[in-house]
Amino acid sequence: MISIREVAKLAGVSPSTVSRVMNGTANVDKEKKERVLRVIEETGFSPNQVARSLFKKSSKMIGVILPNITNPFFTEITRYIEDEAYRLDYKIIICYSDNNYKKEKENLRMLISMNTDGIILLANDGHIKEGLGSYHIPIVELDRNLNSDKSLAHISANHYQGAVLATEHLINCGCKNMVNMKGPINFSSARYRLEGYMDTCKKYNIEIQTVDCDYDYKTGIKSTEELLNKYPNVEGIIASNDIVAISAYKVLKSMNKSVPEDIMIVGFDDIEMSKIFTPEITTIHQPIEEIGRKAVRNIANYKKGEIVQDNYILDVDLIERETTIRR
Amino acid sequence: MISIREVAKLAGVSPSTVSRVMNGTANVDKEKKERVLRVIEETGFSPNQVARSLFKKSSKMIGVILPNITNPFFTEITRYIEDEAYRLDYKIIICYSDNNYKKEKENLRMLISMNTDGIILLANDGHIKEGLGSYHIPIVELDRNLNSDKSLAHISANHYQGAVLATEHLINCGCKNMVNMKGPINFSSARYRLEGYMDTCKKYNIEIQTVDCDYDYKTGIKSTEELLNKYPNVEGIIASNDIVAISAYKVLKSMNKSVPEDIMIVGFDDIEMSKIFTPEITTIHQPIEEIGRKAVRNIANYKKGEIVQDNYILDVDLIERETTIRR
DNA sequence: CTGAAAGCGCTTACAG
DNA sequence: CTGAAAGCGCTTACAG
Repeated sequence: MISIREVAKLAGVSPSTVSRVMNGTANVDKEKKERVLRVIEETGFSPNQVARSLFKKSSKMIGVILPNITNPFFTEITRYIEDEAYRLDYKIIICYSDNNYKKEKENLRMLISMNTDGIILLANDGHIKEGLGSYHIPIVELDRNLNSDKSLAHISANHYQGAVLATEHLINCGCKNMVNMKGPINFSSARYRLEGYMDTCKKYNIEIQTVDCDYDYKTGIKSTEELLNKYPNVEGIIASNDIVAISAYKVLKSMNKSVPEDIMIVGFDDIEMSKIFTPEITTIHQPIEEIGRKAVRNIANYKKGEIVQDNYILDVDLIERETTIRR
Repeated sequence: MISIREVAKLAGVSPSTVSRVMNGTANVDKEKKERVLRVIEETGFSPNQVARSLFKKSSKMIGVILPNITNPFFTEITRYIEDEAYRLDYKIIICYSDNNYKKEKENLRMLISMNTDGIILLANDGHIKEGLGSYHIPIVELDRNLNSDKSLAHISANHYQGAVLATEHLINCGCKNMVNMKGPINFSSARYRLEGYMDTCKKYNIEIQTVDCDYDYKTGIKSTEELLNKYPNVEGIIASNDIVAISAYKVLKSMNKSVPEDIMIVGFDDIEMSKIFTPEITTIHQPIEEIGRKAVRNIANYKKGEIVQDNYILDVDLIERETTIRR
């Protein structure tokens, strides 16, 4: 690989001058500038980012730590993170933690030693919080709130409000007997949603009925079966997310229950699949695009020296589709 | 951030010794070694990967260039790429090209200047091929074949065979009137599938009927509508992939056509959604996991100095589910 | 406007 | 076994 030194030699200038031409950091004699530009063009020279990064202590990379890649919600967020990063001239480097605290920490460490300019972290619970303080790198918590005052910002949808909307919607659809499929209680998103559900039940004097679940398809199947056993007269299901809503539908269909006629289902997230699926899933829309873009912009703005807001709770909406019906 | 020099000072040794302890590159006096280890433990020191990478000319990172993140096929491959990379102690850095040649080239250049140890490339057509030669970094072409002799290896499923299986399956199901939804002809995967379809039609003396399509949901909807206009008596549809199969189903359903009774559909890829969808999609299974893992292993093995095979065409299988029926 | 020098934080011959 | 030195390829004060 050709280096700046060779470009300098070919153009008859010093490496400093080549650097200045590339980065526009100082005025350079017009003729020399053109010579340098020509040599760069001819040789296809591309400056070594590693060397640059070592000096600048900035790599123009943003690290993203995701629980897993199986959940489309994360994939969709990642898409917007990448897009915004690209626009702001950052690369992203993605790690998966498998919801595993040790791997989370390992990834965090690795990303820091890579001089990333910031880290977008979707972590599970408080464990990792303690470690955060020792790093002076901007960390944005996404979706799941660690309540760490060491991080730059926290961005998530209003999970509580979403659960309230979902519950009230089922009430408006005439459901009396409803069951909430809980997400893992060590995820803040799940905790807030549960609260929203319970508060709404209390407000409307409806019995609180729950079943433990997770955010994936397989668990969704198992939990739905359990749910039907435990609450055979259920009229409405609040699924922990869209994937689980889909698994609930599958189980109901295999038992010849009609959706929404016999039993209604509300999902959460509004992933793309929820409107592609048949029937289309009624769900709570999270502003996925905004969450992803904001995370990147927050880091970029911070790097530019701007003061950034540190807590965003974004509004969600109810999207009525085919798994519920007002009557 | 603490550096190796400070660790050395605290442990009362030279930076060289600290380096040797960390990397196990030479024997170190037992007592000194313990002192160093203790200091590392206490300070939480983590060596700067950028500096390391600058010297070693290896970053322990593998670049992945994907056309987009919307297509679950790519997401699922990425999942296995990441997993295998993690096992072999590599990080992955993901870029999206939006099927855009300029962005592909830009990403390629960037990844190279980051000292990545290898690049996994899903590129569209031959444009980028020419550029490949000037880099002495292992590049593995995935899924889409560029026919470049400059790349380390090419790995893909047997698209031709897949199309043959799909076509013969529809024939076995009693379809006479079938239509093939073509993928973009500048993707090698689409070309091979078209060939397989056409050869099979010729072999069984069936009329070749096609309609242009792409690999995404929206185009799938449009193409299906066009298809039904052009071939109103169609009995079987070979969709360009599973997502398009799903859109075809949506269109048929909205027109009150029954699947598989009135019209059958075969997809391609066997993404996870194809068995979650209702009805479950009959499709051609690509060995997604094997493709992803092999790509990473190829690069890792090459880095270890092993000779790697340069061309893998992996077998595919027909997975019969609910969108076709033998009668 | 421009070049020589120093340094970013590591690693590895080299010499002892 | 171990330290001092040189170097990976850049960038930026510094001096002119």
